[in-house]
Amino acid sequence: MTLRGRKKGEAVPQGVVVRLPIYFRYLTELESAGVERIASAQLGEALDFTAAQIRSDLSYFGSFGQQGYGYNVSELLQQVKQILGLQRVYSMVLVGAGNLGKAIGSYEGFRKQGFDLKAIFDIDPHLIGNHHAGCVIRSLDELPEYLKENQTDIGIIATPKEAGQSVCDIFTAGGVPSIWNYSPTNLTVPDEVIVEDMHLTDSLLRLAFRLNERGFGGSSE
Amino acid sequence: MTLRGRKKGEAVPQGVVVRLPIYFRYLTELESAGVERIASAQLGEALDFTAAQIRSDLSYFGSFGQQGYGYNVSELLQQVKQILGLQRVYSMVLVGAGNLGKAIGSYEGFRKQGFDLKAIFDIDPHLIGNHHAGCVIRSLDELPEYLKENQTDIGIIATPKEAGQSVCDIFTAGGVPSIWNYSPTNLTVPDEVIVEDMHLTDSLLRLAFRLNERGFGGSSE
DNA sequence: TTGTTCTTGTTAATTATTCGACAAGATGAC
DNA sequence: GTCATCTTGTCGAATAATTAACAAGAACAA
Repeated sequence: MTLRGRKKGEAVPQGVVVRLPIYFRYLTELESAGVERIASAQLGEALDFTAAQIRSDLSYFGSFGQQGYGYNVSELLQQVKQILGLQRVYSMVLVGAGNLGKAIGSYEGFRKQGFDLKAIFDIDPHLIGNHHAGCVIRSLDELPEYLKENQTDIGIIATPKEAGQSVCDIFTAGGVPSIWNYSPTNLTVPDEVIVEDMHLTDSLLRLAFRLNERGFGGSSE
Repeated sequence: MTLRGRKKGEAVPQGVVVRLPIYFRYLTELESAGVERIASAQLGEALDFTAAQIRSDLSYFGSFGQQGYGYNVSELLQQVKQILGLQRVYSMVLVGAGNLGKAIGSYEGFRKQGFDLKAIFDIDPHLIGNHHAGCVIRSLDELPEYLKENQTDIGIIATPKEAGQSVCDIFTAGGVPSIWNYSPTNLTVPDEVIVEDMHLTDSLLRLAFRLNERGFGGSSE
């Protein structure tokens, strides 16, 4: 898994990490559409980035193109998958079987990329025992024991904000290396644990801000 | 709605837009907890930013603190609300009443901030007529007509990727100034339309990338 | 072949963002 | 009232990210 290219060893800028999944998504579409080759200029046009940025981003990981030709779509897609770590399978555990938790659990988008939801936990006695997304919903009390017995790559938190930190603590105590957090709170974790936040409300507030920034009228309260 | 402060007129950096909702969320927690004052150093400690960054961010919009004292929590929260545009009420329309759409529709987090879900549309005849989140689910065919009669601030797209662009087109044709997009596709919109993407899979791929970047072992396929 | 057109990967310049430092001014103890 | 302590808002330095430009080399047409 050594990374090639001139920038070997350098840290990958945040922006590159954000753009990689976008490249992945678009390349997947291109491949499905039967497109064989693409140049950075075309990619940039489609995704609204500069061609230089795309070439620069990819150069962190290697040289995947060819002068005078561009990139072979399938080959580049393969490389991007490799870069993102999609040659692996990831085991996931979900805590919180409310509306949001259920939606995440039954989302098809990542299951086919090798992200396997292995178990669901909740604290609500009414939900425990129900089936969802091919899993039985278990009591949160059983989570520490479960984590001892089952290697887990990603812990998903889809609880109200009050429970977010305590669930997170159970995950980190159980050795789960990464957290996908939908609970609207800032989690405190040991340095080595990776947290990826999905704060729905934050996203909506950014939208509201930009709406107002552009002098949008809107309805007054 | 004139913005004060030394940087008046300058564009607000992307990072500031990302951090504002985080400030909002934390200040709300502080106020609920009865905390009266806070210094940028403490805020930075709690949110893992530098104190200078927080002061710099706020300075884009005005001077809200006091030397030797810090910030009054309630007052600063009020200002941040104003900056984000939360003195307004926003009308929203949701397209897509699948698992994810339902979860978004019934999410309490933004309803209380003045984001009002007014109507839900779907294309599936089995769903049309059902009630959800206080709305009847209507046929997507009725959306253009609805938008003519009802001023709408935010269009929410929670459809599969195939339908994303066409729903987006209906929104923009209907004069909706902003889109909150959950469909896993890159939308093409006129310049003046604001798009805020929430791509669940992209987020998960960023997590996978960082997991691999740190030389995480994981399960091989 | 040969020459023209393309397009990459990389460098250097530009632009943007973050951060440390500090003067100015408020607070609060005595 | 006086002084030591805090803490802001801002400036300039340092760091980071983006972009334009171009040499090198492949593709393709004639």
